[in-house]
Amino acid sequence: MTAGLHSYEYPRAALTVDCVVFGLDEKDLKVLLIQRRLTPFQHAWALPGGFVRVDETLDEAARRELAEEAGVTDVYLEQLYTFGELDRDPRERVVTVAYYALAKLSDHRIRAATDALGVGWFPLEDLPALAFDHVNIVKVATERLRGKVRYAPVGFELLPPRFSLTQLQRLYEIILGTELDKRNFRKKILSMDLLVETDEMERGVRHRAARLYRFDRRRYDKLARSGFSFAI
Amino acid sequence: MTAGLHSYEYPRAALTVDCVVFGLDEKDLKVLLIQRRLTPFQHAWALPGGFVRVDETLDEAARRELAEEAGVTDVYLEQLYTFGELDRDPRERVVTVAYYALAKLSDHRIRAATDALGVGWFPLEDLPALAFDHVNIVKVATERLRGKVRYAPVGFELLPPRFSLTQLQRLYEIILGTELDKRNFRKKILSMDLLVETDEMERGVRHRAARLYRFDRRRYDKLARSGFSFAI
DNA sequence: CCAAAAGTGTTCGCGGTACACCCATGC
DNA sequence: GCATGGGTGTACCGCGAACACTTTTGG
Repeated sequence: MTAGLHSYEYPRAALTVDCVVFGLDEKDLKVLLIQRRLTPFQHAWALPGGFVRVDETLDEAARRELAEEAGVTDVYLEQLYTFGELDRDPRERVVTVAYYALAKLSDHRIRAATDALGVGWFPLEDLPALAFDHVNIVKVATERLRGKVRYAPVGFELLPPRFSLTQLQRLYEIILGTELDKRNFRKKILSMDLLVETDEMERGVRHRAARLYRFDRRRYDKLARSGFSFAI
Repeated sequence: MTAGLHSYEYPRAALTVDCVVFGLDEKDLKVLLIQRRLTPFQHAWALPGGFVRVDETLDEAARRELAEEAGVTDVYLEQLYTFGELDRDPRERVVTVAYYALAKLSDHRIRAATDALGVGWFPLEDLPALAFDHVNIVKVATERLRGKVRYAPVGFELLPPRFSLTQLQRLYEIILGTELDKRNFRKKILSMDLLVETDEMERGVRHRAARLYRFDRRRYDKLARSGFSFAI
């Protein structure tokens, strides 16, 4: 390490952010990884992330790294947990503030941006070896997502703006790892009065086309303020 | 700031921990505060906390500060959120990892330790002006506690090891800010099979003495592993 | 004996769950 | 016309909510 220009009375940990970006396709939940070009863990897959600059907030750092390293913008982003084990980084003491994000794989900009070499989507159940303590971060993020999706309307962040009820049901089945009853699911979700029927239909399927719905955030906000709480 | 011995290539934020310690008495939920002896915010009340040393984990730093500044040990402690706004500290960039803790006010060691001048318990609803962004941290901690207490058996951390059902009910009423029905509450909590009746009775009250119960953590762990989930 | 809180059961309604068939469409 | 998933209703059961009186104890 080179002697630098910035000196402090006591030694300081380096501060980074790392992001677990989830995406959903027809079959499973995926996580966005980047391939490291530098040591340590050169060529290993890792979560997108990097050092927090002294003039940006943590959220800003997370969004900046997502954009710079993976071309991901406009996603749902939430702070997850801060990991401060002593030996998480072999070089020196590094504390990382982890975030998780929900991206719409249907968003063509994201698809395009993450088609780069060294950026990839991996099924959660079949991840490559990860650098640092990133497996652990992914594990914590997954638990959080599973909890959150049941009690808050965040699942929609993984779907296109207009989606069928079957897509939504599959989302819950994939994330929660359980099967749900079609009739009961539809009854419940529609009775919450958060979805509005559009006049669009699914296209390009070789069976009866499903009606598409959209999530009405204004309605949700209003209901939430008057004590309603979302639950699947 | 003196020029120090520790130099880095890029400027680094300072890293601190801050703890919101909750305690419960007969009437309300209290928060432990300490009075600052140094600038900035000299003499103002603040959350116990301080700088994270480069050779200790975040949890260790939180427990060390609790012990050093407030004499608080052996409490339930959980990481809350990391606050990284640019101007939270007027001196320089400081990122703080906030924790919340649940202390038994019935624990005489804690009572004794926090009887010191410059350490005090304040009702959550009537806090003095706080240093830095500590009001905000307390607000986030309170929301978390309210959420957590409903879905996890953490309320017991605020009560003495043996407690009456009425004490437990009051705990929920105070934290959640709602009234609960006595018969329904008792039915529900006892049906979970997490409390065991002791042969002790409440003492020194001028009415019929209540039976004391204790929380059986082993039983809870066993149930939790087989899919049971606590809920009030 | 009086004040104060402990302790105890039942009824009702809603919401969750289980369950099977016809319909529309593309090929 | 057939394969594929879309879309729909009902009956039952269990749990949460509402609700009032008797018992015990100390002073």
